[in-house]
Amino acid sequence: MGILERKKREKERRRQQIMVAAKRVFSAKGLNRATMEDVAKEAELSPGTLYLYFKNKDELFFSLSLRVLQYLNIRLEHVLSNDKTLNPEQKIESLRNALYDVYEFDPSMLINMFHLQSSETLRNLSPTLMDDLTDLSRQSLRLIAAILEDEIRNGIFIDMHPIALADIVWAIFSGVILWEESKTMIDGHKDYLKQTLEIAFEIFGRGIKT
Amino acid sequence: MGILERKKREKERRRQQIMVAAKRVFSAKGLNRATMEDVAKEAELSPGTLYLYFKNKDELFFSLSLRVLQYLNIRLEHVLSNDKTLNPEQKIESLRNALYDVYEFDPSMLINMFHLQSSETLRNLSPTLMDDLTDLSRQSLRLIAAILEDEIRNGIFIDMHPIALADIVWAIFSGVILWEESKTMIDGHKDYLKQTLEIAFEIFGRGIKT
Amino acid sequence: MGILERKKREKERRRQQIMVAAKRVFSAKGLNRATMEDVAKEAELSPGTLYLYFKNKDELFFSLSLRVLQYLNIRLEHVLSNDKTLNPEQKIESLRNALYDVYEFDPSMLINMFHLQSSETLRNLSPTLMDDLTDLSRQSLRLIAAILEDEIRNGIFIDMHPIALADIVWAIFSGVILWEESKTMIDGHKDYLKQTLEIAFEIFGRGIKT
Amino acid sequence: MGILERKKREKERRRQQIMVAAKRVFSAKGLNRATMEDVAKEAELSPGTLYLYFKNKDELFFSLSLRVLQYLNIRLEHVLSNDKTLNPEQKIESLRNALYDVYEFDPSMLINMFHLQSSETLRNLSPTLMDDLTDLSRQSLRLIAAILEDEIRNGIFIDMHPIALADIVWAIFSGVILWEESKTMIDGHKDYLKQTLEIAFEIFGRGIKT
DNA sequence: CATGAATGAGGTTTCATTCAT
DNA sequence: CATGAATGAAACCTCATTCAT
Repeated sequence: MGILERKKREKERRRQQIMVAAKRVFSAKGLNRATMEDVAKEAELSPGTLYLYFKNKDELFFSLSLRVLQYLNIRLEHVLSNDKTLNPEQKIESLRNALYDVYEFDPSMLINMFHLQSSETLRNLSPTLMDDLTDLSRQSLRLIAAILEDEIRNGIFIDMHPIALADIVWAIFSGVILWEESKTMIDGHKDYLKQTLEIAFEIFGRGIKT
Repeated sequence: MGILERKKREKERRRQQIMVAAKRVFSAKGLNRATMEDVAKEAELSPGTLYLYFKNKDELFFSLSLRVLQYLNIRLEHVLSNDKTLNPEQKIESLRNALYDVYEFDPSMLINMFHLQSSETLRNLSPTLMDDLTDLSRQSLRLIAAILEDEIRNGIFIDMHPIALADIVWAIFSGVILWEESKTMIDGHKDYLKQTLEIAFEIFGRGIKT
Repeated sequence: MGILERKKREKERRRQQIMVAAKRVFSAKGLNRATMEDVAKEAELSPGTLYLYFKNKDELFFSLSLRVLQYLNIRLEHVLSNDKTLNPEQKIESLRNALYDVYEFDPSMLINMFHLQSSETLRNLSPTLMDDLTDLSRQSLRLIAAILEDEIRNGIFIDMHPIALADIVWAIFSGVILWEESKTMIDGHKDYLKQTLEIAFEIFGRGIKT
Repeated sequence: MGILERKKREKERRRQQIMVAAKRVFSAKGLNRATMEDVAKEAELSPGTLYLYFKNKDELFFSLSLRVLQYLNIRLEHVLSNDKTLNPEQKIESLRNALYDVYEFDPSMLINMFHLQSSETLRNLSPTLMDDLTDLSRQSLRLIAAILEDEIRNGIFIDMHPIALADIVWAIFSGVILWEESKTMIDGHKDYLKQTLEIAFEIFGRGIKT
């Protein structure tokens, strides 16, 4: 019935409300210093309620990473679908814009994704979430590879396996972002990312055979 | 006389002993999950002893980052001093090797340095340590810039301010490393960094005008 | 409505429950030897709960002093309101009874109030509590002074500023109590305070001109 | 031999050196906040050395109280020996001066003596020190009583057992001091003790029959 | 479903005391 | 005798999580 449907949607809406609050709090304080009560207050809910929607703190935290990855993949799919009509330079341009949007979507979460390090942290995650994270990560690599596949095959790029090239793109992207963030913390001035990112892709673009 | 000297050296040795243990523990568990007792056990010391050498947990942690930055700068200085005799390709090669050594020196700390994010964390640090971190970070950028300066001036590289170029080098470097690490966590297999790093520099090398 | 009101009252009741337990524990062991766990056990609560109602140990401790001062002031106000109808001897009598009741209300806290010494201790207190303590202390002096004011003005007492006289009364009072307590500790027998206090006031009463 | 004698004197001198340092530190920080290392630093000795002269922290602390009591008794004995030649008013005056000197000798220790409260604290003291404290306390009472004995016997004072009267004197004295101290802490201005003390004795003096 | 008071395990940190040198 | 590095027990306090309402 529509009634079950509505309940499900209501529940999803509440999940989103919590995640929006969590994003703000985690961005401001980091995973450790932020408490569940902080998140609850930001969401104008009680601590107990958070646990109706997320198994535990880690699960809430990594659900945010999931969201970023989902957004990343949506944007990459969009690039891919417009792909056929573009020349190599336009593809690079298109890819850069997509990645830049992802950064804007949630700058801090991209950094926080690297907290995913220790396997001990992951013991708290439900297998479902764990699998989702793994799948989405792989998919994003595959999508970048697919975008660049034709150029590789046609020898327009330097000779390289598509997945390896996708790694490089992602590495430059995340590297730029992370370096940017860390500098920000030290120097106190932000937001020349765009310029830096463009230079990075300028370099990357040099990989194109002429 | 020698007696004061020896004491100082003894004290420094103990500091190193603790840092070695801390490095192992923090690498394995991350800043949060690792406890001071873990570190103490690893160092075969009592918890209280740690506090004779480090003001608190954060100070111990970031002293490790300091070490990495110090090593980075030593390696970069070395590259710079050999600089004059090398051609552009050799400089890039030399720079890559230096950065690669730094990564091998302490892979996890490079990642953990990005925890430097939230200013709340930094309130626990002594001004001395804080200043050292800031200074060393800046110095590393200046060194990379100096290494590349001649090439820029001579128009061998694409036209770019040395510091901006140094940013890019560092971004690629840290990005590759970080991405590598996060993948590791997900896929469970490590250590093809070398190859990835080489490809990154391959791309970077394309910035050289022919 | 009543629901908010009841919650507030419930919360206040819990605060009182904790303070009653704390009073017992602090009286028996003193501020230092008593641990928060002792207090928690006495209150049949968990340690964490104490911190929902009191910011830290010092704040809990001095909240007890606050209570004594509040009671002191209530009793003094009562003396003052009955004041007009009494002759000088009756006022002294009335004052003595009031102070004696305060002592019985919480003998140990009167002693512990003198721990208020070091300004280092006070750094842990919230400004609110700090201000309350200061205000109540001043008010108690002012009340005693008000009680004796008429007699001073009419030259029945020796010539002295009311506040200075109030100081003396309070000094005798606390002196008797403190001396009593310290002897108790040494000799192991208590409770001849009443007699001693009466003698003190006997002496004090001699200040009355005939 | 003189050699043993000299060693003993040397040892006593070192004890004094530690106590002087301890007095300063305990006065500034109170028994709890002051650490043995603080005392050691003030005495320009190492922590370990303190334990060669004092069994533990409590023993060091209460040795200071002992010193005050010893000084008190010396002064009281002096008053007593000059006693015969004085009239009642002069005795009061003499007593006041003695007590005032004791306060000046070590104001903070008089307050800290009231920490002697909890019997748990005393478990750490050696029986020797414990006995000394008890004896000296009693002796000081007996001395005050002796000073006033003649007047009592001759009916010059109000009719009262000498020891009870001594209690009162001591109570007023310590009360004035303690009250003074606590006000000091709150208001931040000290040193009108002398005036207050004089007024207290003025009142006390009224106990004298004319 | 939502609450939020209560829990209590566990973390960081302190510091009196010891003991090898 | 003197040292002072090391100890480790124990304190304070936090906060993820639960559960009765």
